[in-house]
Amino acid sequence: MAPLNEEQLENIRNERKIQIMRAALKTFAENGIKLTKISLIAKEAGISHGLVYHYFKSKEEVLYESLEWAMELNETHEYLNELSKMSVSPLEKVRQFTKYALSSSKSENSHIFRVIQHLENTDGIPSHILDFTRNVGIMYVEFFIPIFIEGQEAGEFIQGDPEEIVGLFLTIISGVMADDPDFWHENMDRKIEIFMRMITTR
Amino acid sequence: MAPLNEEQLENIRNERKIQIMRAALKTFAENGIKLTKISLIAKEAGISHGLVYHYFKSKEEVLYESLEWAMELNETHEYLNELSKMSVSPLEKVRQFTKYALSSSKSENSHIFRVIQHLENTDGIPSHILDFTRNVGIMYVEFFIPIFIEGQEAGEFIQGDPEEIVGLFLTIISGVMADDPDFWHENMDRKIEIFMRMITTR
Amino acid sequence: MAPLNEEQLENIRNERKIQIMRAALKTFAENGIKLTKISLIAKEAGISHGLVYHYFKSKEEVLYESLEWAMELNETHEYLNELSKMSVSPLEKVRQFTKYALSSSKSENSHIFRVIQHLENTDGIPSHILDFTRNVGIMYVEFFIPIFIEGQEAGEFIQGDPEEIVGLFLTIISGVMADDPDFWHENMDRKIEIFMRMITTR
Amino acid sequence: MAPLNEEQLENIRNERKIQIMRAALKTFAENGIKLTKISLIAKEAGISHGLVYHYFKSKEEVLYESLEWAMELNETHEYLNELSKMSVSPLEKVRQFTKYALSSSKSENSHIFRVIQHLENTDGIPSHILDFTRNVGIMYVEFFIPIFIEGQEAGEFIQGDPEEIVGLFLTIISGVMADDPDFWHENMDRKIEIFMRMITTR
DNA sequence: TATGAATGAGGTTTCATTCAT
DNA sequence: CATGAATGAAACCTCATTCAT
Repeated sequence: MAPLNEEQLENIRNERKIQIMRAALKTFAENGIKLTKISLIAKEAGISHGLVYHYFKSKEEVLYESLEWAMELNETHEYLNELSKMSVSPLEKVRQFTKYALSSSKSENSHIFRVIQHLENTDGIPSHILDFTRNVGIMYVEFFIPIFIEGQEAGEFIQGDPEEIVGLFLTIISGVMADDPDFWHENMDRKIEIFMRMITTR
Repeated sequence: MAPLNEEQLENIRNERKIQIMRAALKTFAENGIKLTKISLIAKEAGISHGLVYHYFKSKEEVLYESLEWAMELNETHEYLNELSKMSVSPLEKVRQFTKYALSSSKSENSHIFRVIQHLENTDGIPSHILDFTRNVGIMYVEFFIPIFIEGQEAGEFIQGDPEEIVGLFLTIISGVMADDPDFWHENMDRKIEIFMRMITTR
Repeated sequence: MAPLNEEQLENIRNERKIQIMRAALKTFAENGIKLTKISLIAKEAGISHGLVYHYFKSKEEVLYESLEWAMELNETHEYLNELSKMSVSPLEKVRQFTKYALSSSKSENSHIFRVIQHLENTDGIPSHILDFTRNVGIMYVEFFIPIFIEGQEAGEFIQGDPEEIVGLFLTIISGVMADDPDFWHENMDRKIEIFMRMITTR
Repeated sequence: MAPLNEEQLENIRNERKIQIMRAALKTFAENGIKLTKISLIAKEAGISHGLVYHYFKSKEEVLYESLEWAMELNETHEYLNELSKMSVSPLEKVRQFTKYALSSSKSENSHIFRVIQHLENTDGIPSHILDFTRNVGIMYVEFFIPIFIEGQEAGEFIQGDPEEIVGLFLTIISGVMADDPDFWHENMDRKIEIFMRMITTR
């Protein structure tokens, strides 16, 4: 029988890699970097541990590629894009984002945030990975700074160094996302309203 | 030399246990449950790793006894006691507590919080321990509820279900404590002021 | 297209086997038995690793069949044949052979010697293979004995039991071949002259 | 009961390390670097594999320290020392050394030479180890150069670049040592006499 | 016939736990 | 009570071998 053609192989390969990366992100998010065993990732992906090494050189590479992949496809990017185009007030934009972040905090989408959170508390992570994730954080900060400035000018947000305020706000959100995700599902709107008071005037 | 009497031996034994538990809490707090090695605890305590097993049956038992011990003597209790007796406004009490919590987040005192945080993200913790730690949380909530009610009556705090608001506030604090402790040391007062806006009226 | 007939298929099959065996010998020679990975042989042969298992049952079988094949067609046989027919002195014959052996020690031709060398230092090789390779050694000894006797009669070679002297000479040559092959390329003629002094009269 | 005192511990530690290094050298010599499994070393030393890691950080460190240790205590050093002080002819010195080298080729003493031989044919050996072993080789060459020069002046040895001749001689000896050690035990004196002819005049 | 995806045994290394002293 | 030597289970990773296509 003829071997599979290049396209079919490419499909299998991609599917498998994604299958593994999805499982990896989930497992890294739940267990932290060091505690995630390759065997767990493999079990989560429904494959043998050996196959993980067919597609990735090492656990480290699984982590790194999974992060890259998740960043690329992370809906949050799209979401930020849409958000920046919406014709609503800066206040509303931030409120929407907060809701989005906290409501997704149990979904696949949030795994990457939790993994990044873990990364920062873990020793011995290669610097190229740390650089990568730090850039992600910086990207968020830079996305929100103009929105905050606009909000300050409109009198919606408190005064002060926008970078500092945005940093504080995102730090707290990410700290909270890593925490118990169920907490936020009950009465979410009310909770978010309280949360937002930190940065809103009025 | 006369042999030590029963009581003296018991004292020495207790001293040692405390020495180990103190070291254990610190190490568990910094590294998480699974990543904490007995040898690290022993080194932190300045003893041999073998000795740990004279006083505790297993790593798990070190963890549980350390938690129990820390809860019993946690200064935070004392601090809460003092706080409740202070003749300052509810707002000021909460501000003080917030500052205390965040500024201690690198001190011995905060270890227990971080360990509890770790516990909740770790599988296979026996339920009696989890119950135990959950009670800690409930205790805090119950401590602050009357203070919040008082503050609401004085018009200092926002209106709403006090239990819910206190829960939200403490959840965010604990999420934030598990995060990078250094973040809070810079400009702490300003950051706390922003943080407090969540619950204060204007 | 008409299907290939039985003979053509057999030819293709043989071509492939030879292609694999040639690659295997080289790889075994360079890396030793246990350290040679099937994937390396496959890469050297320019095929997929899976295909190796169509032609051979196991890595072991690749080794054995490769050895047998190489022995059958080893150019050295031809070379020895030519050598025996040359009308030069025994001394010159041995010198030529020595040069041939050492200069080929990086060529395909020498792979089999190096593999045999490896075999002798490897545990768990089935005895029929070991017998087989030992016979190779004996064959060489027997080839050279008459030449040495002739040389001794001509006063070119030192006196003594020819079998012992030939054994010694070949042992040293084979020990030396397994060593760094580059060493011999520099100043080869001078080195060989020194080497030959062992057995020549002055 | 009181713990062992420092001296007793030191004794145990040293004994164990030596026990492991002795086993390691033997195993490395017999199987090569890559093929030597820690479990084999442990079995040869009669201990558990875990204990090897109590005394050495890694397989690599076992190798390196074993080599260092073997070099330090290698009788060959002493032997060379004695040799240099003997009042015999250079020819006799070299003959003695040859005999010593070949007769020890199955003893513990020779393991180090075989290990070094393996090292040179193995990829991925850290350069500090290679440097170390190369220095060993250079040391031997430098030891023998003056003896050869003296021998040349006395007309005992063949003329030519002493460094080259010594290099050739030692290369052949080491190649031969790595080979079948039993071969040399029979009729050793006669074989050595033939071997020596390479470099002697007369 | 040919490919490479998939598996799992086996090797290295770490570390909780036991135990002789 | 105290030490650290010793063990072995379990994690990472490699690679011979099988198998669907």
